[in-house]
Amino acid sequence: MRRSPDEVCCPDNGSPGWHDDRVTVSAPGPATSPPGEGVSRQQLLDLLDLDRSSPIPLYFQIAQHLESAIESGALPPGTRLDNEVQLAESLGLSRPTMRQAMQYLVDKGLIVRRRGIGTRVVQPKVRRPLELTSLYDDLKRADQSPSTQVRELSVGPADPDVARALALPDGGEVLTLVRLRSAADRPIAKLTNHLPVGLLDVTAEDLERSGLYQLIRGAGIQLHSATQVIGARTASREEAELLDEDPGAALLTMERVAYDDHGAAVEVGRHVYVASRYSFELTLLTN
Amino acid sequence: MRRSPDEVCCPDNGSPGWHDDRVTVSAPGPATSPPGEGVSRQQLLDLLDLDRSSPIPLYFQIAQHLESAIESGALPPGTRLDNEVQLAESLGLSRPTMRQAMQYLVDKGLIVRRRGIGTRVVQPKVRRPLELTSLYDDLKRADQSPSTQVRELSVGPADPDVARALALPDGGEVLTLVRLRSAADRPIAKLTNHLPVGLLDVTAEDLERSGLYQLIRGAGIQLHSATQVIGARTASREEAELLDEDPGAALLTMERVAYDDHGAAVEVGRHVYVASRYSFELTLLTN
DNA sequence: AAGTGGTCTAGACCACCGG
DNA sequence: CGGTGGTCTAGACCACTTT
Repeated sequence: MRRSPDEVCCPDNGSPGWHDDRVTVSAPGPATSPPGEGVSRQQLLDLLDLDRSSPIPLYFQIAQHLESAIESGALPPGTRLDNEVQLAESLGLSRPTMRQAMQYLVDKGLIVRRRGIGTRVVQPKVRRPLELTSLYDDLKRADQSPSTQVRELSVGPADPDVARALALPDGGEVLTLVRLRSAADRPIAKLTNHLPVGLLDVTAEDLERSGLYQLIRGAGIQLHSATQVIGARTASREEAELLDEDPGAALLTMERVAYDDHGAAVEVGRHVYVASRYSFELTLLTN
Repeated sequence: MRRSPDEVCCPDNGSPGWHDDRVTVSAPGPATSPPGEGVSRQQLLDLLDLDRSSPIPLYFQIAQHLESAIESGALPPGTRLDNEVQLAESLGLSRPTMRQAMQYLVDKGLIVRRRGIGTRVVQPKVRRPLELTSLYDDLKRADQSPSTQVRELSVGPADPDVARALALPDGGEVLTLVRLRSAADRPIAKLTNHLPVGLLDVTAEDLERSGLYQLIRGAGIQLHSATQVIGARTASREEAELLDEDPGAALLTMERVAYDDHGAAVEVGRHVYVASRYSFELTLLTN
């Protein structure tokens, strides 16, 4: 989905008389730029090779370029962006399209806009706006060499609680899977999931190779939302043994119900994490 | 900010030949509606008395009306909305404005739109898109009669960790406040916060009457984002005594750093919650 | 083929903020 | 005062889904 970033940016145009660190993405005016040389024009083309024939929307192309420019440090925090009218003109776009791109970045928390002031790149404290957390992806990103052991993969009648959460008749059949997730050769979580039967067709090998959510999306299921409850309790003797901890050790618990676009419950998860080796990190945007 | 909802809606227009439950917000066509009677027209006016002279944007007025109509059950889950062109025309608006209103509701998770299909009210599983959680507000909403006891309110040099989080010089001065939060006459959390000095001027009475975030916003500070880390551990003897639990009981921990629009750290919180009496609930939209 | 939302354009007026 | 983002308009073409 996401294309590899290969753009270079121009973090300083050296406009005389500005003690501000404004960044201009525009090509130089035709009056001062001799034809055939155009270094800045080339920078512009490198930066933003908009493809109007691409199925990727223009505003999204712009937003992605700016996003990777920000994350790569080419647009450091505090950098002031030109106003939308100038940027739109520079890129040969209408103002609403440019605006849509910038709004996308505002929603992602990457830039801040203030009326009468301007647009600035935000301090890089903000990270992931909390996607549907996949422990597997989290660990892989942290390079913790995660591994998964499938301990159960079965079909059977659901618990009353699970049936209710999935809006199934009492005793309806569900696919149950229990996985033990480890990182750096130590167990880190016991993951228990329930799905309505027939929704997903997976093998233990699939589950050991990729995260559950990746498989769900791969099956063409559009996830829409999820509610999570995060709590804590102490480990029972069995849990402690499984997770290589002492009985009474603190465990993080998460119960999650995920819904698709139609509002139908797709998945119930009941997970326990070793608190000494795992914690949830999340970033909120306070809009 | 939010105005009280007083609108009524028309959940069934009874179009013959439709087994679908489409909802029309539009006034009746002038051809079939005798003048002077206009029940549906009155419904429309009740539903959406757009005020073009109001400082509240039109799209926001629409979105709020629809939002309260959804939450009040006047637009039940699964209800199909008319397409944006018709809705815009019915309300005397341009399509982009109508679209902006609907996009707002999509971002809030209240409706789902699909190209070629239409727009439907989402199943009401989704709730708060996780604002900056205020335990105080949470409890008040749940009618748990919360109370706050201020146990410390002092100014002094910051811990190295806190100073780093707030981007202060080592040993810089911070306002430290420690609160014990109870609900239903039992302690539920110990809240420790650190703020740069001079940012906020509060008394113990203020803190026992309202939540910290309310006070911060009241001081004109624009919160932008926050990062939280949620973990768990077992209670020490002192903590157990303070929180009316047994030593070794499971505690939920949260560390939070909040930032303002300029990216400056505004507040650090280090809180512990009694796991047997509190858990975090949050809703994610998977966009 | 008809209906839907997704995208894009080229303007306009306004509220807010700084100097 | 000039510059900024916030809002709004009245069109247009397209991609997608269903009939």
